[in-house]
Amino acid sequence: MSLESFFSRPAVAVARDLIGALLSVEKVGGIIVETEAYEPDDPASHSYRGQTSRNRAMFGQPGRAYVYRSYGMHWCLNFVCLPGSAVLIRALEPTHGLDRMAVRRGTTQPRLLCSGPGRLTQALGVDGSMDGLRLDEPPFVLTLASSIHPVATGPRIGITRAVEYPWRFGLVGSPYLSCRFPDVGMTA
DNA sequence: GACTCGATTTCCT
DNA sequence: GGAAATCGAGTCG
Repeated sequence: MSLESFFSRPAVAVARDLIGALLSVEKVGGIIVETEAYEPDDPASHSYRGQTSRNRAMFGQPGRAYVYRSYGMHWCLNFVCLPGSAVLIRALEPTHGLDRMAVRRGTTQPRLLCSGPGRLTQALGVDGSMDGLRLDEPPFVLTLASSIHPVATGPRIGITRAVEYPWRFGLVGSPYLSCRFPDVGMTA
């Protein structure tokens, strides 16, 4: 399956299927263990009120990066799906370039390298210059999971609207999640 | 133009 | 558990 067709689906489906995929930026990265979906008709989504200069990439081609600044200090990395929808990458299990991550993050504790959207972008060196770039070309390498993983679902983190949508997905049992999932909503 | 507030992290008490 | 740090897009006037 091409990346374009993989991402030409609703963000909720893509977010679930991304769990277990390998993501790296300039050879630094790991296994995706936590994602969140944002849809066009979703009050918590940047695309909810239509296209703007910031969220322009969300309305572009599927399979591209959408990178934006959060709280004036962090970058957040998303993968664009159907127009106006995207998947926020919230946590990785670090597998490649741990030394470079440690320098960027200022810690060697594996759990603190990529567990959280802001930590992950800092560890991988993702910034606004990568907004709109293809995920199947340098500096990105994305290898989709070859097998099905047990995935937990739950409410998204850190938002104020549509808090009830269970659009957060995580690899069951991973110690690298940004925070625990409720014990409900778990599926195989 | 000015103001508000966030898809967060860290450090302090 | 709580607040600071930090800034630009979005909103309103």
